[in-house]
Amino acid sequence: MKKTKLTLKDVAEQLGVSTATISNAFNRPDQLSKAKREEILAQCKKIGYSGPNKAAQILRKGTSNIVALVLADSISYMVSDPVASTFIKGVSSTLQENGKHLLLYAGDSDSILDVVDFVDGFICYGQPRNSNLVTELAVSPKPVVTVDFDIEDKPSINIDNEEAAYRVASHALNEGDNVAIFGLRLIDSPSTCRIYDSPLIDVDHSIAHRRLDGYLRAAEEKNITVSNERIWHLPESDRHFARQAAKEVLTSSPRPNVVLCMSDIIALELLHLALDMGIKVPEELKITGFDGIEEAERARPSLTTVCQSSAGKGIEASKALLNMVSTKSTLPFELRIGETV
Amino acid sequence: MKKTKLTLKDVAEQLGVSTATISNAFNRPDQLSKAKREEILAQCKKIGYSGPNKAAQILRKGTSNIVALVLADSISYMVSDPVASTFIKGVSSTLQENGKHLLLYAGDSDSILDVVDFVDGFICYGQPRNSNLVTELAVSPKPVVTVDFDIEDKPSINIDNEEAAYRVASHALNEGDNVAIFGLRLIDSPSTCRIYDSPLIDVDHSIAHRRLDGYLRAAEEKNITVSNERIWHLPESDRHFARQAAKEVLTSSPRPNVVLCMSDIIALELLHLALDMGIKVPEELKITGFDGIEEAERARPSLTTVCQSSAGKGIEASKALLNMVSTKSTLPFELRIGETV
DNA sequence: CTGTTAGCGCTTTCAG
DNA sequence: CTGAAAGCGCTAACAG
Repeated sequence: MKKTKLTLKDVAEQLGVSTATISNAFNRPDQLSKAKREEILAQCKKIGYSGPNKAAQILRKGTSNIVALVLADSISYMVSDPVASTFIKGVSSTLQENGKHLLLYAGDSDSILDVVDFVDGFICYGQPRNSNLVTELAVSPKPVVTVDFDIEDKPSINIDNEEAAYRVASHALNEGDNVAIFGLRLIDSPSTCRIYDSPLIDVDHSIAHRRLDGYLRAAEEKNITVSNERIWHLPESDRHFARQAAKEVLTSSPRPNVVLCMSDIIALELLHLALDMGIKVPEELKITGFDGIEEAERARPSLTTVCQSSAGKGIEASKALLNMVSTKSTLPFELRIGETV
Repeated sequence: MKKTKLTLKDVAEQLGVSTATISNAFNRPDQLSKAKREEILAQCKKIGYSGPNKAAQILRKGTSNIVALVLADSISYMVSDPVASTFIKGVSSTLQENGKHLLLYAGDSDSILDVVDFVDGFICYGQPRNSNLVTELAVSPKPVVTVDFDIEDKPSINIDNEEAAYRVASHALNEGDNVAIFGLRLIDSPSTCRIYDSPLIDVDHSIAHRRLDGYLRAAEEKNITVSNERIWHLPESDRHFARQAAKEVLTSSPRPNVVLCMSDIIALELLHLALDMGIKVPEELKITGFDGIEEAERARPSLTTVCQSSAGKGIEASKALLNMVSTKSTLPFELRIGETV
């Protein structure tokens, strides 16, 4: 049983060399002979010194190998969302390959100030619920990469949401259709509701509004108008919110024959409720999703949706951060034609 | 634009007080007058000093407010598993409430040595795939709480797996039944297979073997014997592995009329395949699960299973770590009778 | 209530 | 290739 934790200095004394030598043995192999290095490492192992203290290294070097992943919402919510968790997968595998650690950071936290001093950088997935974080990230001295939204001058990973929404809607819509839209975070409300004339939020920046633009452009081309009382706002991509909206839309009269949904989760919930009510899909009701999750493919009828690679986004975001890339990049998407249209 | 990052010392000089005063203003409100404190804080805000550098605090205080959650497997895998992600939810919400940060750590990493110096403690969820981590955690100077497995002398959170398995099996089994078991990590194999006479792993410690004991005790009471060729090993609770096992068991002859599954995910996959094959559940095939995930309740027929609160485990584990509790605790479980038995 | 000071454990010039 | 020494930025005694 060792009395107290060994320090580099102790070890240097015991081995009769200078502290620099020990430090170099661990951190800069080129600074000393291979033989000496190996001997030192062996000695250290024997006496139970496992290398320089990381906390001290963080202070001294100014790097920690820790990357903070800032989520849009609370960790609780994001971790069980299939799209977000696939993104996290992409990030975590890339970070792990590069010897970085992953710190999960909630988007509803007050501030990033309590980690900014020791993390090596931030990946920010979606606009954080607390907009203060955006302000802080914008002026952070540490590298920042955003995903699915932008901060001026910071690198970002996106898809072309307007175009993707346009494409899936174009595929779904025919002249004369009666269209409803299930949107995400379009207005500032914690519950499911139609947007009517509520003030829209983040119109210029949010992906939800880009998608809405795409839907409406497609509709316009088919001479379809979609009034605001046909547009639902859901605060999150969550089955419970979706269920409410689904009930409302399916019991509304006249009932729409197309519902364009901004996520697969909410599209699937609508699909299930419709089937339970005996509504024929796609004959009486066409549904489109967004994201391309596995469950959408397995559903019967399978969902027509926009596939984006969430894992790919995670990988690209991590690489961008690690390589200090500083450009905004747009990833491809793909239409997946299913049976719901 | 500030030239360079302000330090506490700079600030002390600028405000004409000592460094200790600044430090106390941020960390120990009781050490100076309220008025002075507020004034200092206001001044700091004005000149753009947001508080003591965290990296330096970590070194100096020896605490970081970072808790490492060591997962059994790779982060990628765990994050999309509903049971694990519910656990993570419980942990993350509790940590967040207590101002702690969550570092996700993969159970297939080489070592915890690269974080042990700066994290405040470890929560270890399931036996890490790399057993070296267990050894390291066992001698870690930092607090450790284990969940769903034990390390001698360290606090832990568990349920009584043997009893839970016994109870659900007892409910399912009738004399004369032909029983198969879908187990998890029973032997050392990366693929789905029957265990036959392969050497079992971690017989004394793994929850899988505790559950197996419970199943077999229930079977014995009904005069049923379950031979090793009726016991499948799945390397993970994953639908793809389950699908293979399900195919094997449903095409085996004579086909079992009861399958006891060690997780809901694999039970549900079996259920779906059986229904696709036109096998009547529960008339021709009874199925039990384990965990009590939401999807098991929604399935038709709904799954008979053991409910355990994964979120609850996460909360308890976090509390145990934060309060330095040092006892092993056993959480309750509940039988949920569904329609598959 | 305030100021001085000795480190926390390490890395990295810079001379030798 | 090695050793001495100056901090990284802060906190907690301790003395005033």
